[in-house]
Amino acid sequence: MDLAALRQQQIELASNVIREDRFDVDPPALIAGADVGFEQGGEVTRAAIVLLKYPSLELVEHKIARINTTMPYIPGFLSFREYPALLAAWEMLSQKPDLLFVDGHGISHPRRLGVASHFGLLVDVPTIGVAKKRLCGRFEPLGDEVGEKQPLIDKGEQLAWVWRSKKRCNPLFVATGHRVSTDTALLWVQRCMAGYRLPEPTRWADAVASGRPAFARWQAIQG
DNA sequence: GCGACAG
DNA sequence: ATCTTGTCGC
Repeated sequence: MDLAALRQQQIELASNVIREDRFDVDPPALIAGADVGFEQGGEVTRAAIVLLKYPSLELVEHKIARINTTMPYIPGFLSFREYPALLAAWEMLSQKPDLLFVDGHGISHPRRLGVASHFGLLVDVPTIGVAKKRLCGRFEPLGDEVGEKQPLIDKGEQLAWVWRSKKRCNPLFVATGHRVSTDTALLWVQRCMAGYRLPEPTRWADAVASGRPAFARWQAIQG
C-alpha cells in the first residue's frame, strides 16, 4: 500500500465532508450503530451494523459481515482497513437508517477524515463519530460530573466534544462524521444514552460484533 | 530529534 | 482490536 497516495486521497475526500446538519429524523427515526472487530489474529474483519428505533432505542435489526482483512492497522488510516466490511454489512440491511453512529473518529482526525466521515461519504448517510480515545488535538481537563465537556482543539479549530458520558469513566470523543454538526452530534449521542458509557447504537453494535452476553440474551428472547 | 498514535 | 482471571471500587 502507498500511504502517501492514501494520505492524498484522504485530503481530497475530506474536502467533501459536510459539517452542517443535512438530514431529517422526523418521527419514524431509525438510528444505526456500526462497529468492527477482527478474528483469527486479524486475518478476518468482522463488521456489525445494528438498527435501533428512536426514541424507544429498541434493537430492530442486526447484520454481520465477515471478509478477509486487506490492510494492517495504521493510526490515521483506520478507515481503509474497516470500510470494506462495513460496506458489506451496510448492503445486508433491509432498510437504511436516518443516522449512523460509527465507532471511531469523525473529523477529529489529522486530515479530517476518520472512519465515520469516510464511511458517511461512501454511502452518503449522516454519521457521527464516537471514539473512546484521542487521536489528535488537545483539550482541557474535564470535570468529574456526568455531562462535563471540553472542546477538542487542533490547529485552531474545534474538531469534537470531549464529553463525560458516565461518572468515573473516561470521556467520549464525539464528532461530526458527515452531514451532522459538532453540536448536533453531541445532542444525538445524549439522546441515545441509557445509563452506560457508550450510546445505545454503539453499545449494541459492539455487543453484536463481539457476541456479548447482552446480545445472546436478546437473541434468546427473540426466538 | 522525540513522543504520540482511533481500532 | 485481540488474547484472558481475578479483583478493586462504587
